[in-house]
Amino acid sequence: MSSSAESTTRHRRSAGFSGEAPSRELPTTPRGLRTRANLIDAARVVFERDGFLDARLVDITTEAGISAGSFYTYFDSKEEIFSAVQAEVEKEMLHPDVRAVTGGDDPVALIREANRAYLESYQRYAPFMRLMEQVANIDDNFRDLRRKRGEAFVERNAKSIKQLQDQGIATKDVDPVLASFFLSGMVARAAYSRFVLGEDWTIEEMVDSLTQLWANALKISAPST
Amino acid sequence: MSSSAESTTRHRRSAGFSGEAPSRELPTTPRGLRTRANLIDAARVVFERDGFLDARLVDITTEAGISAGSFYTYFDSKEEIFSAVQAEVEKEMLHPDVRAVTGGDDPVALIREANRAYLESYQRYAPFMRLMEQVANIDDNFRDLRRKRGEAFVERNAKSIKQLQDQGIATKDVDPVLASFFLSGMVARAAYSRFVLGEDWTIEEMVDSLTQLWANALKISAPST
Amino acid sequence: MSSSAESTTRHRRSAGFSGEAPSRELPTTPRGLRTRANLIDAARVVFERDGFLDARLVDITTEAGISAGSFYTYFDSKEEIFSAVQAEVEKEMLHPDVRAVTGGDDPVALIREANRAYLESYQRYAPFMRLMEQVANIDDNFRDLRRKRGEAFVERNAKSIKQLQDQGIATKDVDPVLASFFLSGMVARAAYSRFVLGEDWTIEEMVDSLTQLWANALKISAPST
Amino acid sequence: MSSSAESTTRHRRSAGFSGEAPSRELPTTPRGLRTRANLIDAARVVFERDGFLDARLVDITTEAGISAGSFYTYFDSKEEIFSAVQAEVEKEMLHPDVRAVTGGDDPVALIREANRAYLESYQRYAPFMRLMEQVANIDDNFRDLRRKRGEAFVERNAKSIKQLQDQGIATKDVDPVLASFFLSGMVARAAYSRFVLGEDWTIEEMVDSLTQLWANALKISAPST
DNA sequence: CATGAATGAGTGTTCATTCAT
DNA sequence: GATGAATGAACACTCATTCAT
Repeated sequence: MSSSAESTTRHRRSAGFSGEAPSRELPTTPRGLRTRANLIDAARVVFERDGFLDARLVDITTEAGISAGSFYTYFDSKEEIFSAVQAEVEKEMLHPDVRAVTGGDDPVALIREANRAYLESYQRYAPFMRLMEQVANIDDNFRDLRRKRGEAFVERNAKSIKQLQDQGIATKDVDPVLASFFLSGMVARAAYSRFVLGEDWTIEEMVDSLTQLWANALKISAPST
Repeated sequence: MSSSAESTTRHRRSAGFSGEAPSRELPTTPRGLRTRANLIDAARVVFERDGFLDARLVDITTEAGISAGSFYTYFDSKEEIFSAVQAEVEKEMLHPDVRAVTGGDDPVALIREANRAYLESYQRYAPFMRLMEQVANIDDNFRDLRRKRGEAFVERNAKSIKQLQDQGIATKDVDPVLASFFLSGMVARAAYSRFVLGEDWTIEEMVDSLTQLWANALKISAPST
Repeated sequence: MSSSAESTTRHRRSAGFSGEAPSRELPTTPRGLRTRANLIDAARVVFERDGFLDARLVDITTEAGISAGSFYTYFDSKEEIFSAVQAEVEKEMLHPDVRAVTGGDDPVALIREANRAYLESYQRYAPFMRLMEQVANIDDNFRDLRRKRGEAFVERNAKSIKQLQDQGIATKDVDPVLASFFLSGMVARAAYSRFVLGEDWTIEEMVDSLTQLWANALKISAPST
Repeated sequence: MSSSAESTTRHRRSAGFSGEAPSRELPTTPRGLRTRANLIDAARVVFERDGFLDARLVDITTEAGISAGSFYTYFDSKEEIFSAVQAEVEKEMLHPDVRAVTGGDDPVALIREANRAYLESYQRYAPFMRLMEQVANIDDNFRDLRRKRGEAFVERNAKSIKQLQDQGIATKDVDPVLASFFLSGMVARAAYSRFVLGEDWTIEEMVDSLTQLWANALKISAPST
């Protein structure tokens, strides 16, 4: 991210983050695929290092070891490759270690594990998360995209909360959807504060506190016998 | 904020947000003071409309009804006038309605009022808040500035929580500082989601839910006899 | 003089160094005269410190303790006040210590004293001389002005040489005018090298060498009995 | 050089003349090399015509037949291309006619040839020399660079003088290094006066006078049998 | 006369994007 | 396909000079 003391100029002339379509078929040759992959890796490095705005396409192509002009063989704009980076990282974030959250049926333990998993993931992807935060506040379309994605997560949590309520484990005095949204937001913001803003908490104390607050907020008790 | 489909150019060449200093004495003549004030008002309009990055100095001076060159009679850079705008808005945000939060000694009522006040203020200043969010994610120095300011708020809340704990009204199973931080963050993020991202909740349901969650999280009960 | 690492912009919009005329009558009131004098002093300070190009009128008026606009009550342009500075310094350079060069009738001693006087004067006015050198290489009219002035000096020296030649003291194998020009130039350049470029010679060794070279060049001998 | 009556604006924003480094690799393609060469040629034309300060990059690129932005493909600043011009001209100045100065062992003839060669070269490169003089008085770094280069020349001459002294051909009453410096300076200044300031001497009379003065100054006689 | 705010022409510089080779 | 040179729109910024008060 640019230290504010730097002196830079930023340009933007392209199409922006379009709502959906991959907008371009993948290259056919293995070589092309490899170059495209290199480009994405390079873009991630540069974006995470310089931020979206200060990242120059030239830096990305240089990092990828190709010429400036070749960029357009694979992507149409900075926004488009950013989307590709994002897709790539999100794929990576899900892939391997969605270890089935252990904990059996202790709901607090489940929440704890979910919180820990979230924080650890955030930590691992901190530069990327910071980047996402930046872009979301720069570009409206991207902001919407992100919001839409968040919804899924919130809804899943809402369902869990509803279940706990139905089971008599969680209080019914909160709306499950809003509670999910707000409590998830609390954790997300805590992660942002810790890993982007640099608050100095240990993950352990964060997990403890957040879990406690979350459990209290839902008044989670041992399931009624 | 720019729709991402637009085609714009962004410049940044100046010194960035310096930690503090007003960095330039005020003009002495009434005319100068008036022009400076116009400039700040104009800047606020343009910043809130176009975002920090897309705001051009010439738009600001035009909006203020002065020539481009005159900008530098009052400010050295876009960053500097942004700081002035920020100072101005923050002054405005505090001024009138620091209505002593009513509610007597009912702690939940107090929390409710605080939450409502926060949300209403956020709503009133939504374009500005959105702007702040953007700048904070663009400029490191500014991010730090903002974080420092947040601390005060969190600490105040932490003190209240501690008090409630000492009075036996709130649970002692959470650290008051972390709880304050995380719960404040929850509210802040809810406001952001509502007024910047555009979730469609009524303020009333937000206040209800957030207050309930907050109260639950602290296990606030009627004061012991 | 600007270190080349600085970043500046220079403007020039005025009339330049006009060949002659003082182009403006002096102020009538004592106060006006005083302000004008302050302005000239201030200009000298700023010019010598920053060079002609980097000197800003604002710096000059600030240094003089008056407002920017008042400058034009006294001068029409940067060039004009520069001319005034130049006139002032030249007046000063001549005034007090044109001590009749001692040395009786020993021509070498006379040359030595002239050289020493020149070097000492150059040293005393080194910042100004440096400034003159700069301006002369920037502005054609000024260059001519200066050349014209040099002529007088050269002619005087030429006359002396002619005299020595007529007295049989100096060789007749050199043209007195050219010899005067070239030898004077030699001394002038030596002074420039020493006091502007920073060669590290003592004045004493400079005087010795220059005098010796000068005397040799003219083959000055004891006057023929 | 600008007539002082003109109305111009001068900018300077870049890094200045850095001590040495070529600071940028040459383009690889023939086309690139050609454009770079065009740019240098164009810059020389514009610099020599307008002076360093009044030369605008856009004039240079126009003269070179390329767009303004392309300048930065090859150079970072006006200073940098100036250095390239300088290097180019200096290369050119040395190339063809380093004719071994004829004259056999007559030291005066040698000096005469050296003087003539210097003057003729100065004449051929008069616009460039004028330019050099201007830049040297504007930019400190460049001034130093130039001084350093002069040293080599002076030292070579000093060695010759020392030799003549050792052979009993030149007087020992002058320090060879200072004599070299001062006499070289005399010639250089004469050239400047003639070709930049416009004194109207023929080269022939200059050579005659300068050589005579130089020889006299060193009291050069026929080598002691 | 003094003040100091206002003016505005003028140019360097960036970099996403295009295109001839 | 790849290359890398060329393009050109876009803005910040300076400061001599003017002028209303």
